[in-house]
This record gives sequence, structure tokens and C-alpha cells, in this order.
Amino acid sequence: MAQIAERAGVAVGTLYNRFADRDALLDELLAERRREVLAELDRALAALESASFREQLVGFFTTWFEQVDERRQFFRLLFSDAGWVRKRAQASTAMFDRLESILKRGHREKVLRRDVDRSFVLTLLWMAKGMLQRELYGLEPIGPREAARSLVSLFLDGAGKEAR
Amino acid sequence: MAQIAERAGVAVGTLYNRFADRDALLDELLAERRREVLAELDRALAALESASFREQLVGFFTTWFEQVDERRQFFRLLFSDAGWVRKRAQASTAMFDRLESILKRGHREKVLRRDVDRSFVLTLLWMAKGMLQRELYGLEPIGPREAARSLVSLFLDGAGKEAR
Amino acid sequence: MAQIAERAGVAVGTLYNRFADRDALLDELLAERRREVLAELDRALAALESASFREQLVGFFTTWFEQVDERRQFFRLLFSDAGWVRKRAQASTAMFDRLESILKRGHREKVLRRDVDRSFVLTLLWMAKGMLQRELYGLEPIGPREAARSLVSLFLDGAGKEAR
Amino acid sequence: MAQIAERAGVAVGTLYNRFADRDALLDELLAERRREVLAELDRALAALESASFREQLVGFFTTWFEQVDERRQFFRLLFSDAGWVRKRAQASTAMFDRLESILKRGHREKVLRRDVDRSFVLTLLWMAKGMLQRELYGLEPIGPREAARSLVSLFLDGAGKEAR
DNA sequence: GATGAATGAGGCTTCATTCAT
DNA sequence: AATGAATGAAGCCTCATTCAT
Repeated sequence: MAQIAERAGVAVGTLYNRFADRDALLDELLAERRREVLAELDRALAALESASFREQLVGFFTTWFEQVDERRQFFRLLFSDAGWVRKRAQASTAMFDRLESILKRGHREKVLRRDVDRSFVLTLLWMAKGMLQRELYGLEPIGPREAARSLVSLFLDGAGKEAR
Repeated sequence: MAQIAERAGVAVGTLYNRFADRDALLDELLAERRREVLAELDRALAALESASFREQLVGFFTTWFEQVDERRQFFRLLFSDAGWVRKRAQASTAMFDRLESILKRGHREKVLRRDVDRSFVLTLLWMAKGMLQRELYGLEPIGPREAARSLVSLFLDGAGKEAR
Repeated sequence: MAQIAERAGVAVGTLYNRFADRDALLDELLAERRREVLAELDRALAALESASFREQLVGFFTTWFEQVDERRQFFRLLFSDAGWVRKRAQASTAMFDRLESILKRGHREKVLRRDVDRSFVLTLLWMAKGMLQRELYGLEPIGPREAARSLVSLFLDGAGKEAR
Repeated sequence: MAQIAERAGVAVGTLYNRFADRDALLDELLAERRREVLAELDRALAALESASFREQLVGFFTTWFEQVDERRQFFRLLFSDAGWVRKRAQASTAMFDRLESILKRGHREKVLRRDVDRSFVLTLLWMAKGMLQRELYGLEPIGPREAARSLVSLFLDGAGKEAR
């Protein structure tokens, strides 16, 4: 709390005027960042209203990767399961929901395998998380758009030969 | 440290005779678990020596999912980025290496897209991590073998229609 | 201070315009209550001007017990030695003085032992305080008048049989 | 806690090795002192086994006043109602019990008024507490034995002339 | 070499007091 | 003169680490 207060340029007591306790403060901090990111994602989705399924997917992840770039710290926290964050971030249901509704559109456009279901949403979400760990594994970084394209290509076409 | 000492059946001081400090102890603990898991994976790979690429992939992940089932605690820790773990676990280069060598075999068998490279290894690794989060997202759990098959199928064939 | 301010319907800062600090405020609060109680006691004494010594004593304590009933909180605070209260309440010299002047009248009426002096005043005062602790010791409560009579009877007549 | 630790010549943490928390520590401290005082009182009572009722009473209070002299701090705390002490000291039931059993003996010796009951025990207890406040009211201090005699005399004989 | 009580820095929280508006 | 957000000292407690036995 002392560190947070100092970084915020206020006294410790001031934090306690706004937040019940440490937990409430962190909850609020995460929730705020989350709202910002989700707002950005929804803006992007709205702009892609008339785009094709694949384009929507690419657009969605492009925006997400951009957001992550701009908010490294927040996402580093968010991706960790470590105890308290788990309780709070609530397993990014919001991301999950948005992805699911995009995939439903893919089904309507009949460009998805029959057996693609909610568990694929989860896997897709984590493929995306993986894209963010490139540096950790000694891979050179790539831009949001390229990352999104690569991700969607792998997800839809697979890594196997004779891909469309 | 007190808890660890008790579980180990020794006194706290004894721990400090063997390890420089808390960090060193945890490093060692994690490394040990890691060695065990890797040994299991290598055993599985050796047994799959003559199997096809796809079978190797499925076998590898089946073993991994089994290990995770047996060592929930360890993996919960391992998957979290949370500060200190990051420093230690060193981004499971070992898993990465093994996956990469399997994929290389896929290339030799010419069953992989031309552009499949190390970044796909990373994505595959994280797809697998995602499979472990099913409960977190309200999906019913599935067994190691089924999970491995589903994972490999999505990775190789993709979610798009007209998949092989 | 926040609670007091809220109950008083003013802001915290306003309290500090009227009182130097927390101590001064509490001093004033206690002093005010004290004045009220003493005013009531003096009114009662005035009304008992022509009564006998024993009746005065009973009347005095009846009024006091009534006051205590009406101001539980205040007296609970007052009776505690706990640090700061001690400094403030100043050992209820006022009660002491009034009791002493009643006892002096007893002497004039020659109904008191020769050796009754100021130290008996003190003891009488604490006997009275004791009467207020009945519940604490599992005794059923009794009314102010009865309590006063019982107190005065014990004080004047003693608990011994056919005394002296 | 820091103050207590310093006075005890140990570190804060050491206190927490012996006591669950601040409350447990204070409980124990008070209970210990209490046991010591009660042991002393019981020793005195045993020595007075064959003495008369009045002598027992005087002896009991003499010992008590002596104990109080030796343990000013403890009793200052004990006599305060102030919040937490109340919860702990449990209204000195022990003192109450011992006094009650002495008074019962007075009844058996037929030297007590018929109507003397448990509520007199309470009053006697508080008369004794009052004796300890002499300084507070500007009275010169007196020794334990004299105080006990004076107290018992007032309690048994009363302050009135030729009572009843 | 093992033990575990002692240590005290550091963490969270409260609340009397201040002061710019 | 009133306001109430900001302040930070002080309080309770935890736990990694030390060291005498």
C-alpha cells in the first residue's frame, strides 16, 4: 500500500478514504483497466459489423494485441493465476463471451467445423495468450496485425499440410 | 518455511543448512518436480519412437495431461507468472524443446505446412495450457487422452471447414 | 471524531474550531453532562431542605440512581478509571462535597458516630457505586428508591446484629 | 505490543510465539496476576480458619489491601470498567465468592442482620474498592490493617449512632 | 549437523489532526 | 465560519532468517 500510495503521489491514508482495503483497491484497479480494454474491443467489433467472419476474428485480436502492448503491466498481472488475481479477474469471461459470439457467426457462415464448440473458444483464447509470450521464448516480437493474422490462420486452417 | 519444514519433518534451521534462502529452496523444489515430469515425458517419447508424427504428438500431450492431473499444485504454481515463479520456472524451455523436435519430425514427414516454425511451437504449448483451464470457464473436465486428441486435431486440422 | 461530528451534524473540521483537540472536546462533553446531573441533585437537595438527615440521604441517592438510569453511557464512562477518564472526571469532587455537607448535618443532628469523618464520605460514595453493579454480579436490578433505602440502611445501621 | 516487548526485554515477534494475539497476551497477564493475588488471599483465609468472623473479615481485607499496595498497576487496570478489561477480569467473581463464604460464616455465628444477602457482598466489595481511592480525594493514606479495621467497623456497625 | 525460539523489518489498517477551498 | 479530503504516525501482526544450544 505504501508503494501504491507513493506512486500515486498521495498518502497511505488517502487510499483508505477511497477503498475499503487492499483488496477493494486492487479489485477496482483491475476492473477499471478491464473496462477500458473491453470498451476498445467492443468499439472494434462494432466497426467490423459487416466484415466477414475471418476478418472479424483478425480485427478482434489485432485490437486486443494492441491493447496488450499499451498495457503491459496490467496484462502481466491478469495472466497470472497467482492467488488473488484469480479471484478477481474472474477468468476473463468477458473475452470469452465476445469470442464465443464471433465463433457463432462463423457457424452461421458455415465456415467452421461442425464440432467446434465452447471448448474451442477456450483454446483460441489461450493460443492468443501464447502469442504474447514470444519474447519469453526468445522469439522476435511481431506487430499486432501480423500476430492476429498468424493466430487466426493457425486456428482456422491448422498447421497440417494441404491447408486451404 | 515453517510449513515446509514441518511437512518435510525437519526443523526450520535444517532447511537453511541445505538452501541459501527461501528462493533457493523453491528453485530446487520446482526443479525437482520439473525433472520428474520431463523424465516421464521422455519415457513416453522413447516409447513412441516408431510411431507416426500425429501419434507422437497425441502421446506426448496425453502424458503431459496425466502428469498435470497428478501434480495439480505444482502446475498451478508453474502456470502463474506471478513474480517469483517467472524468475524460476524459466519459461519451461524444456517442454518447448521437446515439442520443437517433434514438430521437426512432422516437417520431415512433410505433414506440416511450410511456414510452421518455432512460433507455432509456442502457440501449441499455450493451446495445451488452455486445455487445462476448462473448469475455470465452466466446461466439464475431460480425460488426458481425449484432451490430447482434441488438441492435436485442432492444431493440425484447424477449426475451419473442409478440414482434412 | 468522525462519529461525533456526524452525530452532531457538523463536519469534523468544525469540531476543531470549537475545541483544541479530542481531549478538550471530551472534557467539555463530560463536564456538561456532569453539570446536568449536579443541577438535578441540587434541585433534589433544595426540596429536602427541611427533611431529616436520613431522609436527605435517601432522597439524594434516589435522585442519583435515577440520573444514572437515564444516563447509563455517561456513567459507564465516568466510573472507569481507564486512563483518560481519570484525568478528566477529576474524581467527582462535586458528589463528594455534597455528600460531605449532608453528613455534616448528620453530625449536627447527632445521629452519626463521633469518628465519622471525610473518609466515610468516600466509602459511602463507593458503596453507592457498588449498588450500580448488581447486574454485573448476577443480582436482579432494583429501583432507585429501594436501592437508596438499602444503601442508607447499611451505611447508617451496619450489617452487624445489635451493633455495638 | 512494542512497549510490552521492550519492557519485557524481548522482540515483538517473541510475544507472538507465546500468545495468539494482543488479547490473549493481556488475558494471560491479568489471569496470572489474579492467580497470585487469590493464592495470597486463600493463604490468609486458611491461617484464619479458627478466628472469629470479624477477625476473618479484617484479616481478609488486610491481605487484600497489602496485595493492592504491592501491585498498584494491576489493580488500577482491574478497577477500570473500560471496555476490554471488563470482558477479561470477569467482575472479580473470585473475590465475590470468598467474601460471600465469609459472610455465610457470619450468619452461622448469628452476628449478621437477618436481611444481609448477596447484594451486601457486592456493597462490601465496593466499600473496599473505595478505601483504595483515598489519595484521589485528598485523604492521607493509611496502612492495610487500619484500612481493613475501619472498613469492617463501618460495614458491621454502621455510621449511625446507637443504631437500630 | 539439527533444533526452534528469538528477531525485527515490513505489511495492512486506523484515526486524530490539518488546511485548502 | 464550515467543510471534508488528505495526511502520516502509530498500532497490530506475519514470517523469512539467525544463532545459541
